[in-house]
Amino acid sequence: MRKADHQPGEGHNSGGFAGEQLHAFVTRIEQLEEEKKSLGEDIKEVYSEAKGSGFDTKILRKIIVLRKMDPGERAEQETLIELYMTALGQLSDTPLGKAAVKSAFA
Amino acid sequence: MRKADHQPGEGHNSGGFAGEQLHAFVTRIEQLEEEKKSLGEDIKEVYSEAKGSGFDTKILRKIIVLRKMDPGERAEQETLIELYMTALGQLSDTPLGKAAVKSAFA
Amino acid sequence: MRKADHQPGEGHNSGGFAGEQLHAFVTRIEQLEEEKKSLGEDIKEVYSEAKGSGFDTKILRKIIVLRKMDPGERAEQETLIELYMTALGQLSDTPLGKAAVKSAFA
Amino acid sequence: MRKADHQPGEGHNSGGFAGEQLHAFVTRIEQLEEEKKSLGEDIKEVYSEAKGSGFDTKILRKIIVLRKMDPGERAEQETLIELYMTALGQLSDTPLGKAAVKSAFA
DNA sequence: ACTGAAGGCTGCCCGC
DNA sequence: GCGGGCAGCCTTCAGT
Repeated sequence: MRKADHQPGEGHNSGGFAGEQLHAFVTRIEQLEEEKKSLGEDIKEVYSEAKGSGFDTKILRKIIVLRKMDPGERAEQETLIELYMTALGQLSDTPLGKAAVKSAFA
Repeated sequence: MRKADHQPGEGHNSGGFAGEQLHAFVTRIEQLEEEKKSLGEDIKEVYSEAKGSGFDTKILRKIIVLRKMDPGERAEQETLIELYMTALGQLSDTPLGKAAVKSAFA
Repeated sequence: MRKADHQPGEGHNSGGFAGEQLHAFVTRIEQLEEEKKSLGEDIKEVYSEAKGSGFDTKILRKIIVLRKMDPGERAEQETLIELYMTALGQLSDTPLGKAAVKSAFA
Repeated sequence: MRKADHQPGEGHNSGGFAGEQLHAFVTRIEQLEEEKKSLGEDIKEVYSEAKGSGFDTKILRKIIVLRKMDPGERAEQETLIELYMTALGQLSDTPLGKAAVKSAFA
């Protein structure tokens, strides 16, 4: 099948097959977005509930963030180290190079 | 049971109950956030698919936004844009846009 | 392997010279980035000022975007939007927008 | 002087004073954006120059990032610690509470 | 030309 | 109701 046959920019039967496809995509997206929004509301609700149980939602949010971040942060540390190594590797092969690196970072 | 006994902000000698509650809330939230994230990825996927079918995702996104917008709200925005444009002495694009569309379908 | 030539790409056994060069480049870049950032803040400030004068910054931003856009490019976008909207069976907003503008000036 | 006299939403002499103000804002913004863009190009140019001198621009970019981040990262560490303290402070007043906290983070 | 990543910007949610 | 803080989106840029 030739690609041009159903390309929106080239097909000429507007409202035809491309229209059906488009509608399907739009519908799916809107459906998914609605579900996503709904989940967002559920989350809000849980926070609200937690608040009703006496928890400070602000702290709660921080806990969520922390639990999410900690592993990533460790990875980032490693990345940083690796980056340093790589950057230094460019210049640090000789004593003079080392000095140059040192001054570059001063 | 008195509420104060296990309220984080107030009670104190309560035992691990607050911890259990907290853990439950955290778990529920994390679960919901994960689902939400997953939906976000699904949406991206649909856009990608649409792109593969020859649709312009940028336009597609605009379509979604337009359909989502309250008509009155949208009219108001456009009015303001036209107003500002007029104040700047640049007559709005709309007539040209219309003409372009018209010619596209002629 | 000879890595002793510490010039990153070609190597010239020059000593700390690469370091000096590197430092110069880094400095220039950082300087430029700082200025750039500063300009970004200035821009924000102008928007803020405009807001203080009663302008709707959201609209203002759109105005800037519109003025920046190549007219042809812009017409094309609008055409596509209309096209997609038509394919979806929803006639575009443009006529309504126009009517709204008209009444605003009547 | 009443503020309403020159509010875009209420003033009615389009093309009048509000128009002048608007034009001034737009002009300033566009000017600043242009300068900003120009700086962006300068930066690119420096990278290009560095590349011509044999430096690996990828590494160079990393160096810039690192120099920018290191201080911030320290600050972030402190923020994290502080967050933990705060979160723990909510529950850690008693031995049992400590246990609860522990399980919450497990 | 497309994909993936980084930074900037926008909209949303909160507290004041 | 407003402004600040934060998450998500969009845009830009290097790499393939």
